[in-house]
Amino acid sequence: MKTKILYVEDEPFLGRIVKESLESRDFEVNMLTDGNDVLQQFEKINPDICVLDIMLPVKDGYTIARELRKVKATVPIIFVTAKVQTEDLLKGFESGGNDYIRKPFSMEELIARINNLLQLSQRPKSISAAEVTVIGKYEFNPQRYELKIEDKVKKLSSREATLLTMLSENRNATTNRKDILMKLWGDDSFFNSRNLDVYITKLRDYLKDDPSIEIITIKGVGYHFAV
Amino acid sequence: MKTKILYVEDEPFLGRIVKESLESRDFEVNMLTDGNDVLQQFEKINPDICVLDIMLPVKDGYTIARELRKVKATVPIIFVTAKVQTEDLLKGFESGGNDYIRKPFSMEELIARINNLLQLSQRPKSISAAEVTVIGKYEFNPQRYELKIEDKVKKLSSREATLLTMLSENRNATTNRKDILMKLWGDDSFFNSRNLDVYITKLRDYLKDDPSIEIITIKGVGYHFAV
DNA sequence: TGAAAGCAATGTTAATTAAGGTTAAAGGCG
DNA sequence: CGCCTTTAACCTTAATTAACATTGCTTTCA
Repeated sequence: MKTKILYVEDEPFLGRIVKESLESRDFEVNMLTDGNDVLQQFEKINPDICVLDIMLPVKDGYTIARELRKVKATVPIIFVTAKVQTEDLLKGFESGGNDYIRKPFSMEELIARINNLLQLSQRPKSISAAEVTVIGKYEFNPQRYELKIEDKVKKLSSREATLLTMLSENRNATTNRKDILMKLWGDDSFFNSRNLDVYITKLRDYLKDDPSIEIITIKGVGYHFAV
Repeated sequence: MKTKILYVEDEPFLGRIVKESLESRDFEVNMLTDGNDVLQQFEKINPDICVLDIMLPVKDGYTIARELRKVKATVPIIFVTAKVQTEDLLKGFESGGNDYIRKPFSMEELIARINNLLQLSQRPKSISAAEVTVIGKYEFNPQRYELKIEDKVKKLSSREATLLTMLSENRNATTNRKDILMKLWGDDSFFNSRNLDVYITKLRDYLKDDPSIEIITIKGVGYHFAV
Protein backbone atom coordinates (compact mmCIF):
# COMPACT_ATOMS: atom_id res chain seq x y z
CA MET A 1 0.00 0.00 0.00
CA LYS A 2 1.21 3.47 -0.85
CA THR A 3 2.22 5.87 1.86
CA LYS A 4 -0.46 8.53 2.25
CA ILE A 5 0.49 12.15 2.66
CA LEU A 6 -1.85 14.93 3.67
CA TYR A 7 -0.45 18.11 2.20
CA VAL A 8 -1.82 21.56 2.99
CA GLU A 9 -0.49 24.38 0.80
CA ASP A 10 -2.17 27.49 -0.46
CA GLU A 11 0.19 28.47 -3.25
CA PRO A 12 -1.29 26.58 -6.19
CA PHE A 13 1.84 26.60 -8.30
CA LEU A 14 4.20 25.28 -5.66
CA GLY A 15 1.53 22.89 -4.48
CA ARG A 16 1.12 21.25 -7.82
CA ILE A 17 4.84 20.81 -8.33
CA VAL A 18 5.29 19.23 -4.95
CA LYS A 19 2.26 17.00 -5.26
CA GLU A 20 3.30 15.67 -8.63
CA SER A 21 6.82 15.25 -7.54
CA LEU A 22 5.77 13.23 -4.52
CA GLU A 23 3.38 11.18 -6.59
CA SER A 24 6.15 10.34 -8.98
CA ARG A 25 7.97 8.86 -6.00
CA ASP A 26 5.00 6.67 -5.39
CA PHE A 27 3.40 8.53 -2.52
CA GLU A 28 -0.34 9.04 -2.45
CA VAL A 29 -0.88 12.75 -1.93
CA ASN A 30 -4.06 14.48 -0.78
CA MET A 31 -3.68 18.20 -1.14
CA LEU A 32 -5.79 20.87 0.53
CA THR A 33 -5.45 24.56 -0.10
CA ASP A 34 -6.71 25.89 3.19
CA GLY A 35 -7.17 24.86 6.79
CA ASN A 36 -10.93 24.56 6.77
CA ASP A 37 -11.38 21.03 5.90
CA VAL A 38 -8.26 19.46 7.30
CA LEU A 39 -9.73 17.56 10.22
CA GLN A 40 -12.47 15.92 8.19
CA GLN A 41 -10.07 14.97 5.45
CA PHE A 42 -7.62 13.68 7.99
CA GLU A 43 -10.14 11.34 9.51
CA LYS A 44 -11.33 10.28 6.11
CA ILE A 45 -8.02 9.39 4.56
CA ASN A 46 -6.03 8.58 7.69
CA PRO A 47 -2.68 9.67 6.28
CA ASP A 48 0.68 8.32 7.35
CA ILE A 49 2.21 11.76 7.53
CA CYS A 50 1.16 15.43 7.22
CA VAL A 51 2.99 18.24 5.48
CA LEU A 52 1.64 21.64 6.50
CA ASP A 53 2.40 25.07 5.20
CA ILE A 54 2.34 27.50 8.11
CA MET A 55 0.93 30.60 6.52
CA LEU A 56 -2.44 29.63 5.28
CA PRO A 57 -5.70 31.49 4.83
CA VAL A 58 -8.27 31.00 7.59
CA LYS A 59 -6.25 28.76 9.91
CA ASP A 60 -2.49 28.64 10.25
CA GLY A 61 -0.38 25.50 10.29
CA TYR A 62 0.26 25.60 14.02
CA THR A 63 -3.43 25.60 14.76
CA ILE A 64 -4.01 22.73 12.40
CA ALA A 65 -1.22 20.76 14.02
CA ARG A 66 -2.71 21.26 17.46
CA GLU A 67 -6.05 20.03 16.23
CA LEU A 68 -4.51 17.02 14.60
CA ARG A 69 -2.64 16.16 17.75
CA LYS A 70 -5.90 16.01 19.65
CA VAL A 71 -7.24 13.51 17.18
CA LYS A 72 -4.10 11.47 16.75
CA ALA A 73 -1.02 11.89 18.87
CA THR A 74 1.29 9.90 16.70
CA VAL A 75 1.07 10.99 13.08
CA PRO A 76 4.28 12.78 12.05
CA ILE A 77 3.88 16.41 11.03
CA ILE A 78 6.29 18.44 8.91
CA PHE A 79 5.97 22.21 8.68
CA VAL A 80 6.88 24.07 5.53
CA THR A 81 7.53 27.77 5.73
CA ALA A 82 9.49 30.77 4.67
CA LYS A 83 9.92 31.90 8.25
CA VAL A 84 13.25 31.16 9.77
CA GLN A 85 13.29 32.50 13.31
CA THR A 86 14.01 30.23 16.24
CA GLU A 87 10.79 31.23 17.88
CA ASP A 88 8.78 30.08 14.90
CA LEU A 89 10.55 26.81 15.04
CA LEU A 90 9.88 26.45 18.73
CA LYS A 91 6.27 27.26 18.18
CA GLY A 92 6.26 24.56 15.54
CA PHE A 93 7.54 21.91 17.90
CA GLU A 94 5.27 23.14 20.65
CA SER A 95 2.21 22.80 18.52
CA GLY A 96 3.08 19.20 17.84
CA GLY A 97 5.25 19.37 14.73
CA ASN A 98 8.10 16.99 14.24
CA ASP A 99 10.13 18.67 11.55
CA TYR A 100 10.54 22.02 9.93
CA ILE A 101 11.61 22.68 6.38
CA ARG A 102 12.43 26.10 4.99
CA LYS A 103 11.21 27.46 1.71
CA PRO A 104 12.64 27.26 -0.80
CA PHE A 105 13.51 23.61 -0.40
CA SER A 106 14.61 20.86 -2.71
CA MET A 107 12.31 17.94 -3.29
CA GLU A 108 15.15 15.66 -2.33
CA GLU A 109 15.25 17.26 1.07
CA LEU A 110 11.52 17.03 1.59
CA ILE A 111 11.49 13.39 0.60
CA ALA A 112 14.44 12.61 2.83
CA ARG A 113 12.67 14.24 5.76
CA ILE A 114 9.42 12.43 5.04
CA ASN A 115 11.12 9.08 4.89
CA ASN A 116 13.09 9.82 8.01
CA LEU A 117 9.97 10.62 10.00
CA LEU A 118 8.10 7.63 8.68
CA GLN A 119 10.91 5.40 9.76
CA LEU A 120 11.11 6.98 13.18
CA SER A 121 7.42 6.70 13.82
CA GLN A 122 7.25 3.11 12.74
CA ARG A 123 10.19 1.83 14.66
CA PRO A 124 8.57 -1.35 15.94
CA LYS A 125 11.64 -2.71 17.35
CA SER A 126 14.00 -5.18 18.59
CA ILE A 127 13.02 -8.68 19.50
CA SER A 128 15.47 -9.80 16.92
CA ALA A 129 15.17 -13.48 16.39
CA ALA A 130 17.99 -15.09 18.24
CA GLU A 131 20.12 -15.83 15.27
CA VAL A 132 22.64 -18.59 15.38
CA THR A 133 25.81 -18.55 13.35
CA VAL A 134 27.26 -21.78 12.10
CA ILE A 135 31.00 -22.04 12.45
CA GLY A 136 32.21 -25.34 11.07
CA LYS A 137 30.77 -28.04 13.30
CA TYR A 138 29.87 -25.46 15.90
CA GLU A 139 26.85 -23.31 16.39
CA PHE A 140 27.40 -19.95 17.97
CA ASN A 141 24.65 -17.85 19.48
CA PRO A 142 26.09 -14.38 19.98
CA GLN A 143 22.97 -13.24 21.88
CA ARG A 144 23.31 -15.89 24.52
CA TYR A 145 27.06 -16.29 24.35
CA GLU A 146 26.69 -19.99 23.69
CA LEU A 147 29.01 -22.12 21.64
CA LYS A 148 27.60 -25.53 20.89
CA ILE A 149 29.07 -28.67 19.37
CA GLU A 150 27.20 -31.96 19.30
CA ASP A 151 24.89 -30.92 22.11
CA LYS A 152 27.72 -29.84 24.31
CA VAL A 153 27.16 -26.21 25.19
CA LYS A 154 29.98 -23.97 26.28
CA LYS A 155 29.07 -20.66 27.84
CA LEU A 156 31.40 -17.90 26.78
CA SER A 157 32.15 -14.82 28.79
CA SER A 158 31.19 -11.51 27.27
CA ARG A 159 34.74 -10.74 26.11
CA GLU A 160 35.14 -14.17 24.58
CA ALA A 161 31.82 -13.83 22.83
CA THR A 162 32.53 -10.37 21.48
CA LEU A 163 35.87 -11.50 20.14
CA LEU A 164 34.41 -14.57 18.49
CA THR A 165 31.65 -12.45 16.99
CA MET A 166 34.19 -10.11 15.46
CA LEU A 167 36.22 -12.92 13.99
CA SER A 168 33.20 -14.77 12.79
CA GLU A 169 31.70 -11.73 11.09
CA ASN A 170 34.93 -11.43 9.24
CA ARG A 171 35.55 -15.06 8.47
CA ASN A 172 38.10 -15.98 5.85
CA ALA A 173 39.43 -12.48 6.02
CA THR A 174 41.80 -10.63 8.25
CA THR A 175 40.61 -8.86 11.36
CA ASN A 176 43.01 -6.21 12.56
CA ARG A 177 44.51 -6.63 15.96
CA LYS A 178 44.07 -2.98 16.60
CA ASP A 179 40.35 -3.05 15.74
CA ILE A 180 39.86 -5.88 18.19
CA LEU A 181 41.73 -4.07 20.92
CA MET A 182 39.72 -0.92 20.35
CA LYS A 183 36.44 -2.76 20.43
CA LEU A 184 37.15 -4.89 23.47
CA TRP A 185 39.16 -2.52 25.57
CA GLY A 186 38.90 0.89 23.98
CA ASP A 187 42.62 1.30 23.65
CA ASP A 188 45.54 -0.63 22.31
CA SER A 189 48.03 -0.41 25.13
CA PHE A 190 50.63 -3.01 25.79
CA PHE A 191 48.78 -4.77 28.58
CA ASN A 192 45.58 -5.19 26.69
CA SER A 193 47.59 -6.49 23.82
CA ARG A 194 48.93 -9.28 26.04
CA ASN A 195 45.39 -9.75 27.19
CA LEU A 196 44.14 -10.33 23.69
CA ASP A 197 46.72 -13.09 23.26
CA VAL A 198 45.17 -14.81 26.23
CA TYR A 199 41.69 -14.63 24.75
CA ILE A 200 42.86 -15.88 21.38
CA THR A 201 44.38 -18.88 23.12
CA LYS A 202 41.10 -19.55 24.87
CA LEU A 203 39.08 -19.39 21.69
CA ARG A 204 41.51 -21.71 19.94
CA ASP A 205 41.02 -24.10 22.78
CA TYR A 206 37.22 -23.90 22.63
CA LEU A 207 37.26 -24.39 18.89
CA LYS A 208 39.74 -27.25 18.74
CA ASP A 209 37.10 -29.94 18.21
CA ASP A 210 36.76 -28.94 14.59
CA PRO A 211 40.21 -28.99 13.01
CA SER A 212 38.94 -27.20 9.94
CA ILE A 213 38.56 -24.06 12.02
CA GLU A 214 41.69 -22.05 12.47
CA ILE A 215 42.62 -18.70 13.90
CA ILE A 216 45.68 -17.86 11.90
CA THR A 217 48.06 -15.24 13.19
CA ILE A 218 49.18 -12.61 10.78
CA LYS A 219 52.06 -11.09 12.55
CA GLY A 220 51.99 -7.36 12.83
CA VAL A 221 48.47 -7.22 11.41
CA GLY A 222 45.89 -9.38 13.07
CA TYR A 223 44.06 -12.67 12.74
CA HIS A 224 42.59 -14.56 9.85
CA PHE A 225 39.63 -16.67 10.87
CA ALA A 226 39.60 -19.64 8.53
CA VAL A 227 36.54 -21.90 8.60
CA MET B 1 16.64 8.45 35.34
CA LYS B 2 18.18 11.28 33.39
CA THR B 3 18.16 11.25 29.62
CA LYS B 4 21.65 10.46 28.38
CA ILE B 5 23.16 12.35 25.49
CA LEU B 6 26.31 11.38 23.67
CA TYR B 7 27.75 14.58 22.28
CA VAL B 8 30.69 14.67 19.89
CA GLU B 9 32.14 18.12 19.27
CA ASP B 10 35.71 19.17 18.65
CA GLU B 11 35.43 22.88 19.34
CA PRO B 12 36.11 23.03 23.05
CA PHE B 13 34.49 26.38 23.64
CA LEU B 14 31.21 25.62 21.93
CA GLY B 15 31.29 22.13 23.37
CA ARG B 16 31.51 23.33 26.93
CA ILE B 17 28.71 25.83 26.54
CA VAL B 18 26.40 23.29 25.00
CA LYS B 19 27.28 20.59 27.52
CA GLU B 20 26.65 22.85 30.48
CA SER B 21 23.52 24.21 28.98
CA LEU B 22 22.12 20.73 28.44
CA GLU B 23 23.15 19.66 31.88
CA SER B 24 21.30 22.59 33.38
CA ARG B 25 18.19 21.18 31.69
CA ASP B 26 18.79 17.95 33.51
CA PHE B 27 20.29 15.94 30.71
CA GLU B 28 23.27 13.73 31.40
CA VAL B 29 25.87 14.65 28.80
CA ASN B 30 28.90 12.62 27.77
CA MET B 31 31.09 14.69 25.51
CA LEU B 32 33.82 13.40 23.23
CA THR B 33 36.09 15.60 21.18
CA ASP B 34 36.90 13.24 18.35
CA GLY B 35 35.52 10.21 16.60
CA ASN B 36 38.04 7.72 17.90
CA ASP B 37 36.31 6.38 20.91
CA VAL B 38 32.69 6.87 20.02
CA LEU B 39 31.63 3.26 19.54
CA GLN B 40 33.30 2.17 22.71
CA GLN B 41 31.69 4.96 24.71
CA PHE B 42 28.37 4.36 23.06
CA GLU B 43 28.25 0.77 24.17
CA LYS B 44 29.40 1.71 27.61
CA ILE B 45 26.91 4.46 28.38
CA ASN B 46 24.06 3.40 26.14
CA PRO B 47 22.79 6.92 25.45
CA ASP B 48 19.22 7.81 24.57
CA ILE B 49 20.28 10.14 21.79
CA CYS B 50 23.44 11.22 19.96
CA VAL B 51 24.41 14.72 18.87
CA LEU B 52 27.25 14.66 16.35
CA ASP B 53 29.25 17.46 14.87
CA ILE B 54 30.01 16.60 11.27
CA MET B 55 33.44 18.02 10.80
CA LEU B 56 35.62 16.24 13.28
CA PRO B 57 39.24 15.22 13.33
CA VAL B 58 39.98 11.61 12.42
CA LYS B 59 36.44 10.46 11.64
CA ASP B 60 33.58 12.61 10.40
CA GLY B 61 30.07 12.59 11.80
CA TYR B 62 28.60 10.67 8.88
CA THR B 63 31.03 7.84 9.40
CA ILE B 64 30.30 7.76 13.08
CA ALA B 65 26.57 7.66 12.40
CA ARG B 66 26.96 4.74 10.04
CA GLU B 67 28.94 2.86 12.65
CA LEU B 68 26.38 3.60 15.33
CA ARG B 69 23.58 2.41 13.08
CA LYS B 70 25.28 -0.94 12.75
CA VAL B 71 25.34 -1.31 16.50
CA LYS B 72 21.91 0.08 17.23
CA ALA B 73 19.39 0.87 14.56
CA THR B 74 17.08 2.89 16.73
CA VAL B 75 18.98 5.52 18.66
CA PRO B 76 18.13 9.00 17.33
CA ILE B 77 21.01 10.95 15.83
CA ILE B 78 21.19 14.72 15.35
CA PHE B 79 23.87 16.30 13.18
CA VAL B 80 25.30 19.68 13.98
CA THR B 81 27.16 21.54 11.28
CA ALA B 82 27.96 24.77 9.54
CA LYS B 83 27.34 23.23 6.15
CA VAL B 84 24.03 24.07 4.62
CA GLN B 85 23.82 22.40 1.23
CA THR B 86 21.02 20.02 0.41
CA GLU B 87 23.50 17.36 -0.52
CA ASP B 88 25.08 17.48 2.93
CA LEU B 89 21.68 17.08 4.43
CA LEU B 90 20.88 14.15 2.20
CA LYS B 91 24.16 12.58 3.10
CA GLY B 92 23.21 13.07 6.72
CA PHE B 93 19.93 11.23 6.35
CA GLU B 94 21.56 8.56 4.26
CA SER B 95 24.14 7.84 6.88
CA GLY B 96 21.43 7.29 9.43
CA GLY B 97 20.89 10.74 10.92
CA ASN B 98 17.42 11.85 11.97
CA ASP B 99 17.82 15.58 12.22
CA TYR B 100 20.12 18.31 11.11
CA ILE B 101 20.78 21.53 12.91
CA ARG B 102 22.77 24.40 11.49
CA LYS B 103 25.49 26.32 13.29
CA PRO B 104 25.05 28.76 14.81
CA PHE B 105 21.99 27.48 16.60
CA SER B 106 20.10 28.50 19.68
CA MET B 107 20.04 26.16 22.63
CA GLU B 108 16.26 26.40 22.59
CA GLU B 109 16.25 24.95 19.13
CA LEU B 110 18.63 22.17 19.99
CA ILE B 111 16.63 21.20 23.03
CA ALA B 112 13.37 21.31 21.10
CA ARG B 113 14.84 19.01 18.47
CA ILE B 114 16.23 16.65 21.07
CA ASN B 115 12.90 16.39 22.85
CA ASN B 116 11.09 15.95 19.60
CA LEU B 117 13.26 13.04 18.56
CA LEU B 118 13.08 11.43 21.96
CA GLN B 119 9.33 11.55 21.82
CA LEU B 120 9.26 10.14 18.31
CA SER B 121 11.57 7.31 19.11
CA GLN B 122 9.70 6.32 22.21
CA ARG B 123 6.28 6.43 20.74
CA PRO B 124 5.87 2.70 20.21
CA LYS B 125 6.31 2.00 23.90
CA SER B 126 3.81 4.54 25.09
CA ILE B 127 1.17 3.62 22.56
CA SER B 128 1.12 -0.01 23.44
CA ALA B 129 0.41 0.63 27.09
CA ALA B 130 0.17 -3.12 27.16
CA GLU B 131 -0.62 -4.07 30.70
CA VAL B 132 1.05 -7.38 30.39
CA THR B 133 4.43 -8.19 28.91
CA VAL B 134 5.20 -11.63 27.66
CA ILE B 135 8.58 -12.90 28.70
CA GLY B 136 9.15 -16.34 27.29
CA LYS B 137 6.64 -18.64 28.96
CA TYR B 138 5.90 -16.03 31.57
CA GLU B 139 3.50 -13.14 31.66
CA PHE B 140 4.58 -10.15 33.61
CA ASN B 141 2.27 -7.42 34.78
CA PRO B 142 4.45 -4.52 35.82
CA GLN B 143 1.48 -2.61 37.21
CA ARG B 144 0.46 -5.32 39.62
CA TYR B 145 3.93 -6.78 40.17
CA GLU B 146 2.71 -10.17 39.08
CA LEU B 147 4.75 -12.79 37.33
CA LYS B 148 2.69 -15.66 36.00
CA ILE B 149 3.57 -19.00 34.51
CA GLU B 150 0.99 -21.68 33.77
CA ASP B 151 -1.52 -20.19 36.18
CA LYS B 152 0.98 -19.97 38.96
CA VAL B 153 1.20 -16.36 40.05
CA LYS B 154 4.20 -14.99 41.89
CA LYS B 155 3.85 -11.58 43.51
CA LEU B 156 7.01 -9.55 43.19
CA SER B 157 8.12 -6.83 45.51
CA SER B 158 8.40 -3.37 44.07
CA ARG B 159 12.18 -3.52 43.71
CA GLU B 160 11.98 -6.89 42.03
CA ALA B 161 9.31 -5.62 39.68
CA THR B 162 11.17 -2.46 38.78
CA LEU B 163 14.30 -4.41 38.05
CA LEU B 164 12.47 -6.91 35.89
CA THR B 165 10.76 -4.09 34.05
CA MET B 166 14.08 -2.47 33.26
CA LEU B 167 15.59 -5.67 31.98
CA SER B 168 12.52 -6.58 30.05
CA GLU B 169 12.26 -3.21 28.33
CA ASN B 170 15.77 -3.72 27.19
CA ARG B 171 15.59 -7.35 26.27
CA ASN B 172 18.29 -8.81 24.11
CA ALA B 173 20.42 -5.81 24.87
CA THR B 174 22.62 -4.75 27.69
CA THR B 175 21.28 -2.85 30.67
CA ASN B 176 23.97 -1.00 32.55
CA ARG B 177 24.56 -1.93 36.13
CA LYS B 178 24.93 1.69 36.94
CA ASP B 179 21.59 2.62 35.40
CA ILE B 180 19.89 -0.04 37.46
CA LEU B 181 21.56 1.12 40.63
CA MET B 182 20.60 4.70 39.96
CA LYS B 183 17.02 3.79 39.24
CA LEU B 184 16.51 1.44 42.16
CA TRP B 185 18.56 3.12 44.83
CA GLY B 186 19.51 6.51 43.48
CA ASP B 187 23.20 5.95 43.90
CA ASP B 188 25.75 3.37 42.94
CA SER B 189 27.65 2.84 46.16
CA PHE B 190 29.34 -0.39 47.04
CA PHE B 191 26.61 -1.64 49.34
CA ASN B 192 23.80 -1.18 46.90
CA SER B 193 25.93 -2.90 44.34
CA ARG B 194 26.01 -6.01 46.51
CA ASN B 195 22.32 -5.54 46.98
CA LEU B 196 21.68 -5.66 43.27
CA ASP B 197 23.45 -9.00 43.13
CA VAL B 198 20.91 -10.31 45.58
CA TYR B 199 18.01 -9.13 43.46
CA ILE B 200 19.48 -10.56 40.31
CA THR B 201 19.75 -13.89 42.05
CA LYS B 202 16.11 -13.67 43.05
CA LEU B 203 14.94 -12.89 39.54
CA ARG B 204 17.00 -15.73 38.10
CA ASP B 205 15.31 -17.97 40.58
CA TYR B 206 11.82 -16.74 39.70
CA LEU B 207 12.53 -17.10 36.00
CA LYS B 208 14.15 -20.50 36.08
CA ASP B 209 11.09 -22.37 34.81
CA ASP B 210 11.79 -21.18 31.29
CA PRO B 211 15.35 -22.08 30.40
CA SER B 212 15.24 -19.90 27.33
CA ILE B 213 15.24 -16.87 29.59
CA GLU B 214 18.61 -15.82 30.81
CA ILE B 215 20.10 -12.92 32.67
CA ILE B 216 23.64 -12.91 31.39
CA THR B 217 26.29 -11.07 33.37
CA ILE B 218 28.54 -8.73 31.48
CA LYS B 219 31.25 -8.13 33.94
CA GLY B 220 32.08 -4.51 34.52
CA VAL B 221 29.11 -3.39 32.44
CA GLY B 222 25.76 -4.83 33.34
CA TYR B 223 23.27 -7.50 32.38
CA HIS B 224 22.03 -8.83 29.10
CA PHE B 225 18.47 -10.08 29.30
CA ALA B 226 18.17 -12.83 26.73
CA VAL B 227 14.69 -14.15 26.01
C1' DT C 1 75.27 -15.59 0.67
C1' DG C 2 73.60 -17.93 4.41
C1' DA C 3 73.88 -19.64 9.19
C1' DA C 4 73.56 -17.66 13.63
C1' DA C 5 72.34 -14.05 16.71
C1' DG C 6 69.00 -10.65 17.88
C1' DC C 7 64.59 -9.05 18.52
C1' DA C 8 59.92 -7.77 18.50
C1' DA C 9 55.47 -9.92 18.27
C1' DT C 10 52.76 -13.41 19.78
C1' DG C 11 51.59 -17.91 22.49
C1' DT C 12 50.88 -20.53 26.69
C1' DT C 13 50.02 -21.41 31.27
C1' DA C 14 49.43 -20.07 35.78
C1' DA C 15 48.82 -16.81 39.53
C1' DT C 16 46.50 -12.76 41.12
C1' DT C 17 42.84 -9.54 41.62
C1' DA C 18 38.40 -7.84 41.01
C1' DA C 19 33.55 -8.49 40.08
C1' DG C 20 29.74 -10.77 40.91
C1' DG C 21 26.80 -14.90 43.04
C1' DT C 22 24.70 -17.34 46.84
C1' DT C 23 22.78 -18.06 51.02
C1' DA C 24 21.40 -16.93 55.39
C1' DA C 25 20.90 -14.03 59.10
C1' DA C 26 19.84 -9.36 60.86
C1' DG C 27 17.11 -4.96 60.36
C1' DG C 28 13.19 -2.28 59.62
C1' DC C 29 8.43 -1.22 59.25
C1' DG C 30 3.47 -1.51 58.66
C1' DC D 1 4.47 -11.01 63.41
C1' DG D 2 5.19 -11.12 58.26
C1' DC D 3 7.14 -9.22 54.65
C1' DC D 4 10.72 -6.83 52.20
C1' DT D 5 15.20 -5.10 52.39
C1' DT D 6 19.89 -4.79 53.82
C1' DT D 7 24.11 -6.60 55.54
C1' DA D 8 27.36 -10.05 55.95
C1' DA D 9 30.23 -14.09 55.18
C1' DC D 10 31.80 -17.02 52.09
C1' DC D 11 32.00 -18.94 47.20
C1' DT D 12 32.70 -18.83 42.07
C1' DT D 13 34.08 -17.07 37.85
C1' DA D 14 36.02 -13.67 34.69
C1' DA D 15 39.57 -10.41 33.70
C1' DT D 16 44.11 -9.05 34.27
C1' DT D 17 48.93 -9.51 35.07
C1' DA D 18 53.01 -12.07 35.05
C1' DA D 19 56.56 -15.28 33.78
C1' DC D 20 58.40 -17.83 30.54
C1' DA D 21 58.24 -20.06 25.62
C1' DT D 22 57.97 -19.73 20.78
C1' DT D 23 57.88 -17.86 16.18
C1' DG D 24 59.46 -15.70 12.23
C1' DC D 25 61.62 -11.84 10.38
C1' DT D 26 65.96 -8.92 10.27
C1' DT D 27 70.56 -8.00 10.87
C1' DT D 28 75.25 -9.29 10.98
C1' DC D 29 79.43 -11.09 9.68
C1' DA D 30 82.45 -15.13 8.22
